[in-house]
Amino acid sequence: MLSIGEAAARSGLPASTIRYYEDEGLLTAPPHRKAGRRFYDGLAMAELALLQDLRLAGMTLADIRQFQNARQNPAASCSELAALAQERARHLRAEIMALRRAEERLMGFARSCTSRCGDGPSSDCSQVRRISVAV
Amino acid sequence: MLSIGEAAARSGLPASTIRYYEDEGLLTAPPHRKAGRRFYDGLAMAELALLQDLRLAGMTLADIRQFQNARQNPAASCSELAALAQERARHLRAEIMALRRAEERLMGFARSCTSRCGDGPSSDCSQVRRISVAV
DNA sequence: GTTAGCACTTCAAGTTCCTTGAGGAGCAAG
DNA sequence: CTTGCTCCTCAAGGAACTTGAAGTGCTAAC
Repeated sequence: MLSIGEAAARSGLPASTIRYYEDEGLLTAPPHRKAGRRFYDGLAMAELALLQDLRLAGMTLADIRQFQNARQNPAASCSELAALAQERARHLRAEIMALRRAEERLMGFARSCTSRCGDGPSSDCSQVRRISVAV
Repeated sequence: MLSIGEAAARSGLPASTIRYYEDEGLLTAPPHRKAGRRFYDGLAMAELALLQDLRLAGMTLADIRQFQNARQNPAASCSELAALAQERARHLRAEIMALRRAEERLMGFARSCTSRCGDGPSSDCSQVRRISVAV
C-alpha cells in the first residue's frame, strides 16, 4: 500500500496530477483511504500505469474516460478494446518516427553549428544559425 | 513563396498555430506581406521546421524564445547553441524510449485481451481488463 | 461589372490539461 | 507538545493552443 507520494515517485507523475485524474473519473476503483488519505495497491498502480500509457499514446482525457467505461462494461467486446489499444500503439509508432526525425535534425543543427563556427563566439555564422536546418 | 495555408499544409501545423507563434515572437524574421497576407519563403519555412523540432524536443515556448534570441545574438557562442541542441536531442532520445515502452505495454494489453477473451462480448474477462497491464 | 466563394485578416474568448496556492489536519520524532 | 513532513480540499492561475465573430481581398462565374 503506497501513499500518494510514493505512488507519485514510482509513476513519475506529480501527486497533484494523480488527484486530478481521480477527480476527472479516470482512476476507476477509488483507492483505499485511511483518515482521508489515499493508499494505492498493485491494482491501482496498474490502472495508473495504463492511464499513463494511453496519455503517452495521444489519447485525450475524454477518450480515456470512454475507454475506461468500456473496460468496465461487461457487454463491451474484448476485441474492440484490443483493436483500440492496437490503434493507439500504431499512433505511438508514428509519433516515435516523427521524434526520431526531429532528433536527427537537431543533431544536424548542432553539427553544422560546431563544424562551421567552432568554439567561442563568432559573428560570421549568422547564416548557419538561420538556415542550418535543411531548406 | 507560400501562403499561410500552404505553409500549414507542408508543416503539418494549423495556420492558427503559425500565427500564434508569430504573435509570441517565435518566428523571428517577420514574413513577407502582400495586402496584409503572410508569405513564407524557404528561410521562413526552415525556421518553422526548427521551431517544430524544438517543440517536439520538449522545450517550452519561453525556452524557445531564449534560444532564438541567442541564435540572433552574434556574441552568443556557437558551441553553446550546439550544446543546447544536443541536450535537447538527448531529451528526445529518452522520450522515444519511454514511448517505445508504452507502445509495447499497449500491445501487451491488446494481446492478453484477445488471447483470453477472443471475439465478441465476454463477461468473465473483467480480471484481464483490470490487471492485464503488468503489476 | 458584380456577385459568390474562399482563403485570408485581427482580436477576444474559450478549451484542455494540468499546476499552484491558501488554509488546514494527521502523525512521527525530538 | 511542538516541529516538520506529508497529506487534504477547493479555487484560482497558467501554458499552449483553438474557435468564433466580423471583416478584407482575390478569383472565377454569370
